[in-house]
Amino acid sequence: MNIHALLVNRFTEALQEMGVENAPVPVSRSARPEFGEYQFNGAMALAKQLKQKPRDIADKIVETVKLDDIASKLEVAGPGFINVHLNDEWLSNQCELSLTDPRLGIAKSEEQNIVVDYSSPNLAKEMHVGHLRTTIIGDAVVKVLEFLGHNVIRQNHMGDWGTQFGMLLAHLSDKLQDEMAETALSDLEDFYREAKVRFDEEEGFADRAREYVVKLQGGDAQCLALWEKFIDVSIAHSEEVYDKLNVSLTRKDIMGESAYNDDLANVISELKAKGIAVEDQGAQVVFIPELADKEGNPAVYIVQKSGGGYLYATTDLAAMRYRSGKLNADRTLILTDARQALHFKQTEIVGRKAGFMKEEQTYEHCPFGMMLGSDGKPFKTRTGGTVKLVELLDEAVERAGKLIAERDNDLSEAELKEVARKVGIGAVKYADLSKNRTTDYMFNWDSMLSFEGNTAPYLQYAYTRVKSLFRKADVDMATMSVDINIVEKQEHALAVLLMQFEEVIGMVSREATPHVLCAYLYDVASAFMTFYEACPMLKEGIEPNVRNSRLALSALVAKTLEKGLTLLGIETLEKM
RNA sequence: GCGUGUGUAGCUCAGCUGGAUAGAGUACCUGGCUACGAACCAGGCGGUCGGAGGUUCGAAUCCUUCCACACGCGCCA
Repeated sequence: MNIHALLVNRFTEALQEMGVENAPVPVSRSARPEFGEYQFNGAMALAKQLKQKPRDIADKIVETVKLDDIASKLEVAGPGFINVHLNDEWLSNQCELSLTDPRLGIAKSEEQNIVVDYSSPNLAKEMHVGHLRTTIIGDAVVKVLEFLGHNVIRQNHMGDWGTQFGMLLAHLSDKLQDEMAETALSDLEDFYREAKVRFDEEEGFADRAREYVVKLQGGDAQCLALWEKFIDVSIAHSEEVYDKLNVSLTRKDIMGESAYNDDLANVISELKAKGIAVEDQGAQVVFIPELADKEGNPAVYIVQKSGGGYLYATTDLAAMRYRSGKLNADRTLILTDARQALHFKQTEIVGRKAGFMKEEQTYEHCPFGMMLGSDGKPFKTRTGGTVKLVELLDEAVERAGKLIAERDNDLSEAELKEVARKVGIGAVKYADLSKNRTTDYMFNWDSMLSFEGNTAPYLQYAYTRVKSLFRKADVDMATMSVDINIVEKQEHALAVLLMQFEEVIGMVSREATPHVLCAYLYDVASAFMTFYEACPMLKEGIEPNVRNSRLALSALVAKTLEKGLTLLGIETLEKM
């Protein structure tokens, strides 16, 4: 159920009936309970156009609009707000419908092909905390889009190609004399550092590294075999992280930079043939007048280096063409850090000019800020290195384990371990998912590993409380009575929230902003806690029909939390 | 220099197409566990929404300008 959309329709019809066409229909949520749940604020804006007092217009709209079935009261307030108070009986019915629907009353969208490019780690190095955002947010967006019925194509645009691999392969080649690849590459960070030191200091090594680059790009078999070995081990590292994170990316989603290698020459020749790319200072560049500075100097976008080498601009153009052509993507979402904003803007302009995308296909860069330390500078450990993602996750699980051990519970050893894992990982993911600033953001161990307040464990806890209720009442959620009768104000507030799930899901899918879903689930859990305190179910003296109604409402809470958390990639538990 | 983004409570962050008294968490203070699970609940304290103008019936939100910070701007990705 999408209450907002329903209200917009009803008010639009009312305005048409009054002879008002093409006016905006501003329906929004009310800020305060005494103003109802929704409000229509269009009367003030119409005052000038209709040459009437806003309150008179509002009165007329209230007379005209047909909301008897869903609103218990409509009132005109202030300068001409129309407050809509939702009807308890209608809410009760809607909750019952959601409860009996596997999709919780959320309609599917018209199916689209949507490419989501996310995670995309650099395979030369190990994944660190900076990769958390794109990986986790991307995965949540993917799951939401799939839930809405879209055909989502995950694209892990891994950094598996480029000049740095020359250095790494030269080093690997030496190490393989007396070690297995897995051993040599057990710590990618160390390996990279060793190679870099040799590159900077060892005589002749830099030249060998450059030779390897040329051989690799030329398709030398021996060199490719070495590269494949490196990539293989490196991908295994990434998969370990994905596995810990409960991220849905698999090997078949990998479409690394190397995959476009054979197409780069075609991209350049096509750009040249169309007169889009021209030679300048020995390089192939595209001048972009749309992004000119004040003096009229166009922006410059280099697609081929003066030595003939290709750049990431070339690769991204090839990727764009592949996605819009071969994958037939209606939308392409790219989740990277905000520093690449200009690059993707330019890529879109150039790509569209070259006809690599159709007019109606979208190219949406979804940027994130950088992770900063508490000093406001790029995040580093005390020793100056980056924090490996694996280490952060292990720490979170360990802290959760300690906390659980301090509590009274009847969990077995195996269950404890499982709870610690779900809670620890959930907390880290939620800490990142719940923020969606395009700006830089602070990394803080304590808030990331906190289990209190607005955190994943709070949501998981609310879920276990419902489950506990059902265990104690010995009621099966699948076969229970779904007769809901909303009476108390806490029930009303909770029901309204539960009916807003579809609105929230819609926003997440449009804007790629899972933090909206986080905030929503927190509101649901919080409203449930309030309801739980005020409306007892299993205590003595509760009428059976009241008990059943409240249990049914609780069941819808559990299902909503479970679905929402699953979409966020956070696991639920029966006990904790 | 030009461009992009940001500036909201002590701290970390929400605030959807402009709407009524700007909200959460945390920290701090007061209460509440022989329990439908205290990873919780009820309440309190805390903000010239960076500054100044402007548009509007109405601005944290739109426009102008200034300040501060971050990032980007021809051969790294």
